[in-house]
Amino acid sequence: MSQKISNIKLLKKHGLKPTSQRVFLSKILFSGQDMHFCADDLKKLILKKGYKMSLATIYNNLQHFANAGLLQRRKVSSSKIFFDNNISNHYHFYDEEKKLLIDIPTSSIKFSNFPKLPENKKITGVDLIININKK
Amino acid sequence: MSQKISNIKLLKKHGLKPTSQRVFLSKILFSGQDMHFCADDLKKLILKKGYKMSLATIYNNLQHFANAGLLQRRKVSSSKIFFDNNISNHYHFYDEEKKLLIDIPTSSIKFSNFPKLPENKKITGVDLIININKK
DNA sequence: TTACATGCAAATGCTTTGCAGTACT
DNA sequence: AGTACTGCAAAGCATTTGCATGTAA
Repeated sequence: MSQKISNIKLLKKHGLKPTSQRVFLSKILFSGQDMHFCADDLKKLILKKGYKMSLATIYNNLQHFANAGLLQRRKVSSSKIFFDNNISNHYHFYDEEKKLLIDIPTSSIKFSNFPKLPENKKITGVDLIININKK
Repeated sequence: MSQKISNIKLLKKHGLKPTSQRVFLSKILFSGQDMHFCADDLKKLILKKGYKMSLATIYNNLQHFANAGLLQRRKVSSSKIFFDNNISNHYHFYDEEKKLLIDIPTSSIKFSNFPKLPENKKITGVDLIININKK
């Protein structure tokens, strides 16, 4: 089965119409290795691959992918939203100097005494960011 | 010693010229109880107290206070920056529905296996946000 | 006096939206 | 055919900046 067909299946499975732009994005995002990126990074990567896509389409599709559970949003600085194609539970260093996220393996962090939630609330996500900078 | 004088001292101690706006902000921020707020919340609070201050001045001074270590910036998955006048080490729930931060006592969270840092880096802060929403 | 702070408006940067044209099922 | 997606430009929102005026030491 070709990569392209499996990406189309992936999109359909998540209720997303497999347009050519989405299939192209899928190839970048869901076939390779873990990556952290913002919309602009992705735009540059797309251009480098000789493709072009409107920024609005990139933003719209990143939101669709994230809502479908194919990407995670990561909030680090005030301005940009980072996306993460590793959707498993894990945490991050944020390198303030280079402005990039670095994965921390889940096994490297353990919580004890996890706090009691307020009434009638459920956890929708746990963001742990360890901010680092040069010594 | 009046509250006002001690606020002036506090500002001077942190290298901030005690202008009337800063003294007024200090009275709100450093004399009361713990609060989480964004620039706009603060603007509304100031108006409610019968004072007026330009948004730019509010933003500029929040940055000055944060840089001086008098406030902490908290990043959550909204477009706004939240500030926290509790600068001690502690973590937060973020109520996505009400869009507000709730303190978690430090004692309620413990890390084990804290991860090894990359070479030549130091920790500048640890942000742990547990996002919650209604069941 | 001299450097810094304020206030306004304009600029910025990231993200979203409206809408006409286009493509998928 | 009909619904949904794309692309562009314009709008939106939080935040920052430039600059003339005002204020503290």
